[in-house]
Amino acid sequence: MKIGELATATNCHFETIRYYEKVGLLPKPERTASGYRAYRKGDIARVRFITRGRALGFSLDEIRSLLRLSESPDLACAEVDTLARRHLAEVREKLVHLQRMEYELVATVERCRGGQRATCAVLESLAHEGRVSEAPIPFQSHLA
Amino acid sequence: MKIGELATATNCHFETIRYYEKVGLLPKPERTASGYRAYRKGDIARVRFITRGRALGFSLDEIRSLLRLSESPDLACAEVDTLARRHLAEVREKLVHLQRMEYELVATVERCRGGQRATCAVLESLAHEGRVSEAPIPFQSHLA
DNA sequence: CGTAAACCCCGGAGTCGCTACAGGGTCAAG
DNA sequence: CTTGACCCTGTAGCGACTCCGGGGTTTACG
Repeated sequence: MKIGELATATNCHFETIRYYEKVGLLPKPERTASGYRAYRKGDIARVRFITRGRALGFSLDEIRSLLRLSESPDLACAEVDTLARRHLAEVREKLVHLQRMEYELVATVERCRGGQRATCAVLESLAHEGRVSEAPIPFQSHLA
Repeated sequence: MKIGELATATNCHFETIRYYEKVGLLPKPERTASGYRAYRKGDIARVRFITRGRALGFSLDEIRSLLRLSESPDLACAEVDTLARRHLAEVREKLVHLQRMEYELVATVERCRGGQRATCAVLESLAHEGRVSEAPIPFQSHLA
């Protein structure tokens, strides 16, 4: 299996697969005589493991740990559980923050519903109002 | 006012202020004889405008637009409104996605509550289950 | 057999919004 | 006179990709 096939099989961009190899999430595959990467079936599962982890919001570092744990013979379920719960807590924090942002945005935008007026409610709010929130600011995902 | 004072007045890291200047969100201030940045009172408002915009999740590009609009004499309220509503829609998309992530994580972690078992529910889920989500993956903020 | 399209290789740069650092200059207090 | 707090510039790093340039290979078709 060449990289393109693996990419379509896993629905993961082929450059992302190369990236995962570079950062050590995927083992370096065999090469054909002409230097092409030659993957085997098992690699599909590994890539899927990673993409599912990403879809659940785990960082690549966390996924690295999960992969290691998943390969450990003495199945360290407790560690996996801890990792997943910690991650869940982070997700919930972000949820709270986003909800607050949504609330504030709605409040601001609603005040504009009347149409034209001398001073724009949104700009007003940005310019003059008290602190909106002390919470951390999330990145804008270029994937969003 | 020197940069440190502006930083404390706005609760914005002084390196961030320099960054905002570099990317053109803040005008280049006057300089003292020794080359120190000399800000005036109005700059406090501008930095606050930016930090409030960030707290509401606007990108720096969006804030650039908002700043321009806020300075336009013919107060383009409609454009501001459009921008804010589009942003609100994005925030809501992210909310939905995060909620889905939370749901899936809870479902996975809950299955582990029983304690040790031969196969870990979390790893199982990553390894074998159907697609988790096709939604975009948000960055992990280093601020979070 | 020739050639064009589709695939693959590599390394490096760009994205966003900062933050941190190295290596220096300036200024006020003790 | 020295210490420390502040300021300057420019550059590199973060995370997780994505894209690009400049090539080599393989496959399908005429």
